[in-house]
Amino acid sequence: MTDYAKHLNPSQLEVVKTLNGPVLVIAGAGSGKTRVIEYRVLYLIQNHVSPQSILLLTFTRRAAREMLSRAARHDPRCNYVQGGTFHSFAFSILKKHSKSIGFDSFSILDEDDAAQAIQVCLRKLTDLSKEKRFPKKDTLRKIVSMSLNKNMPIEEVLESQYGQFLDFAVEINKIKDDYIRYKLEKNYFDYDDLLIYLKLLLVKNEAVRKELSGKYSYIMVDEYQDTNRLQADITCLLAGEHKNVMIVGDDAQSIYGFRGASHENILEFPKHFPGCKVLKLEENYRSHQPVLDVANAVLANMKKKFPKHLISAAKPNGPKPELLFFKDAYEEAEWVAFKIKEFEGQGIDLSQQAVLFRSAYISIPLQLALGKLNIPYQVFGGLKFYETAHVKDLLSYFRVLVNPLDEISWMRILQLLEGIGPKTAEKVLKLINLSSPIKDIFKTQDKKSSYEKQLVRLGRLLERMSLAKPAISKQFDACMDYYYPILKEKFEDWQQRQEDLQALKQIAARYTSLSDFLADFTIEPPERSVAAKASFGKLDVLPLTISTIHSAKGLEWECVFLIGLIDGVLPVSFSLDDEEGIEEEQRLFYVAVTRAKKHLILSVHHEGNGFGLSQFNRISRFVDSPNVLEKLQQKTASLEDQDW
DNA sequence: CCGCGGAGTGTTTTT
DNA sequence: CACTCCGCGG
Repeated sequence: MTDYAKHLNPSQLEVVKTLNGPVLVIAGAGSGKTRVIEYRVLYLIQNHVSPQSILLLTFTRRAAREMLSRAARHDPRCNYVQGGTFHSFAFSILKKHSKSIGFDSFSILDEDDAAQAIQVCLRKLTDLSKEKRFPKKDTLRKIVSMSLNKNMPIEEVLESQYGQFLDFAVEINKIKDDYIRYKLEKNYFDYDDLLIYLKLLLVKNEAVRKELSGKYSYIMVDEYQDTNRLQADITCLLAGEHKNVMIVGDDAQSIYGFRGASHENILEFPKHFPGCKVLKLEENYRSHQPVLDVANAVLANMKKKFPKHLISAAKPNGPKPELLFFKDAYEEAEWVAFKIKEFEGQGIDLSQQAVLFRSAYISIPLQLALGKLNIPYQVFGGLKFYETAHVKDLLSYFRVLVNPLDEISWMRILQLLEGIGPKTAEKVLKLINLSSPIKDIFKTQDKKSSYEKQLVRLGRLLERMSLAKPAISKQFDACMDYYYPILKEKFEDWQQRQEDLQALKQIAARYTSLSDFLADFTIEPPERSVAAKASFGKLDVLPLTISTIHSAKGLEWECVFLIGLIDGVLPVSFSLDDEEGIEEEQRLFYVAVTRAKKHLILSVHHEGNGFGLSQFNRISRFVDSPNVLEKLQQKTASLEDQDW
């Protein structure tokens, strides 16, 4: 039996040993939350709870895996604990019970597919093309999604976030209805639907709910401040029978409001579960006190919060965090790259350093500078691998193979052909017989049409792919042969993209089921963006991390650089007209600061690297406040000071 | 009806 | 600046 008291402080120990009944843990940044979950899983198992009956829901699959693999070091049974994101959990349940919600099968739409589907609905609305300021498909998608996620009428969503579109409430409502109908017709689920249908299943189907509640008799949810209403409802439904549910969160780190997350979920949890035990973890094990002084100063400036004050458990001293000013983004980037080298020279591995920023584009000069100095790095956040056009193109061939009714994928691959645009693609789609075997799909085509030959080739490809079943890598090769000329024609940088597709093949080859591969790729996509694989060839050196603040959540490094601290970047300019929005940006800043263990370096550049006229940047309002500034050592570094 | 080129626009974070 | 959308020529 593990000696828990040796590894945990008294409040952590109490959390670990409280097994039954509802528990709410308010865990400050760096307070050993991961460790607590790790040991609680272990404790449950050592107290004869079967690992299969423990459900660990976290924000990313990476987080779940990390906790479980840590716990498994003490006891290999921990590997059998069930876990993942709400979305992946929902998918696995719905797959099993699709019949009882009225579907034989379904395909999953990612954000881009969903916007595409909205586009289809949008086109059906006449007279709109003339309207000047009607929202675009991506905006519509966001409005509709928020309305469903927060269970708010369209009008209310428009009022709170999109005032300029209030006049179109009627049309947007119609699009929302059309979109819902369209998805039903095509057996499409978008991200929201996974949660919506899971909730529906749990509400409507008593038997399934009891079965699941019986199966998962201990439930833990991490990062609860970032769950939305639906996820909170699902948690309550799952735990309703036994009430053995522990949620962990930190209201100060709620940064997903734009996705419908509400930190009020934390506050409301005790209402759903009366008698809920509330425990706090306040001691910080991560950072040296000077870093926490900055974090506390930021906390003090927040209006809405649980009162909190971070105190370093064992590291009272450390270097004072720095604030640096640069002329422009390039100087900033070069100085940071240089400083990283210097830290490395002092024995701090690259893997113990990170550069964080509000938005992905901020990192472009940095990536150039890192390249110059030959510093290997991996990128988190920003444009995803799976969102790039070439990846989506290639996957579409697989998608129609798995689900011949997948209209959105058909439209995509048809429009890749010369002379076929949206209209013709639609026409072709109407003609082909989707229920017939693949090789006959194009039999009924008009032989005289100019693109007929191309359609025959496409048909032959799909036939070859289906013959190669189930060898996914063979199918992939066939597909690649076909797509290669299109790739070359369509993209300037086709070589880079071809490498991506090779990487994609490696991922695909690990699967035995094509539909599992496709579903996983949409629900739990590979985290690393394309740039991450920037081949430095040095696999022996663990790379530096550069990441959006959002993607850095839950992680920690010895040295953290926080670049581009400009008012308008953080807080981002379009959050400024809304108090809630600014507060969320401030929490984001707090999250960023609390990632650092020892060295924290904040920086600003003055000259806008934006488009148009270069403007004079003002320092972020979150930094530019007396109580924060006094915790920072200000420097005006310039490259001339450095020894090149 | 496709596809190209020019104009205009909005610019973020993630499952 | 990068992407989307619109209008025009083929």
